[in-house]
Amino acid sequence: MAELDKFDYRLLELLQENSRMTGNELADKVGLSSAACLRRVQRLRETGVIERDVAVVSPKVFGKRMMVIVLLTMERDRPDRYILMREEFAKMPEVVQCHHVTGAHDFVLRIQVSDMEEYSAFVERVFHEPYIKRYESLAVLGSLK
Amino acid sequence: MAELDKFDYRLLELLQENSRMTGNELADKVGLSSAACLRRVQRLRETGVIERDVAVVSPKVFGKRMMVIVLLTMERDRPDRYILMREEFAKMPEVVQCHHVTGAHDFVLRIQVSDMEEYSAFVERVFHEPYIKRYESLAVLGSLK
DNA sequence: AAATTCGTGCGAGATTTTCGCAAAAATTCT
DNA sequence: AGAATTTTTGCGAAAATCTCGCACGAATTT
Repeated sequence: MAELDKFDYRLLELLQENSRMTGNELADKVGLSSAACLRRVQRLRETGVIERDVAVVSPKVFGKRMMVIVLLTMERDRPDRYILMREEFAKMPEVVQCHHVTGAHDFVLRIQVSDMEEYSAFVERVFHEPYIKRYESLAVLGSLK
Repeated sequence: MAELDKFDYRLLELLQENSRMTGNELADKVGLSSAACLRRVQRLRETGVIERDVAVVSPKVFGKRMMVIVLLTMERDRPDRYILMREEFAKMPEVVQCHHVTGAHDFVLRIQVSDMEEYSAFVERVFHEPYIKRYESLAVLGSLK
């Protein structure tokens, strides 16, 4: 993708907030015609600046009321496990997010479950492995953004 | 919202993956008519099951190449600071996500910046406050989901 | 078993997006 | 600088998509 100008940035800003905005709505806020806005958005999608569009589903209504952040530390002698780990996490529906990090821990996971029972089962199943040295669970009380 | 049936769950699953799917595409995958799908989706939005729709913008192209997770510990004697804190975090563009948690730390932040310099400036500006006891920065090497 | 409620498919009408075109604006070349 | 080229714009028509009223069928209530 070439360069993004101020119009593109404004469009991205708006669509990050609400991706269902119509061409006319965008036109109003951006100061271009509807067609011009939509053409630009189309291009942003094609070139991968906009990777995808997703619906944000309320965790509550979805029955997943509990969110936990886990700091994971692996045994230092099994670096091969990292890639396998990531792939497995990607498949687990409980794992909403997974970051591989530097520092005192190796992974930061965001876990979404229905209740404590489900979380216990998850921990039992996933974290009680020989190559996992230690994990720290932080229950989320509230979130922004 | 009353109860969600298997059609609703399937629709949510699909729209979480790609919220730009058309009525016909949904109809194919779900096994209802286009109109029925769109009516259901409309209802899911109205009742708040679908909270919002957002465009996912590539952090790379957006120039924010660096992601850091911060574990924040506040001084125990300033519980009033928590609400203020959250409100301030909500306004900062660098703060992509903010969770208030229990355990050894109080907040888990996900920070998105261009480079180390910008991160340093952010840390300096935000974390060097008397009511912040300690912070731990985890640079993100890679992420899933 | 009739009445009510609820969700469906169909199809018309409304809205939104896409696309071709000519003109304007920006960029490159001489 | 000024001509030539490329890019992007706005307009408007055509295509695609969504919304909504309607009649019907299934499930639930009375």
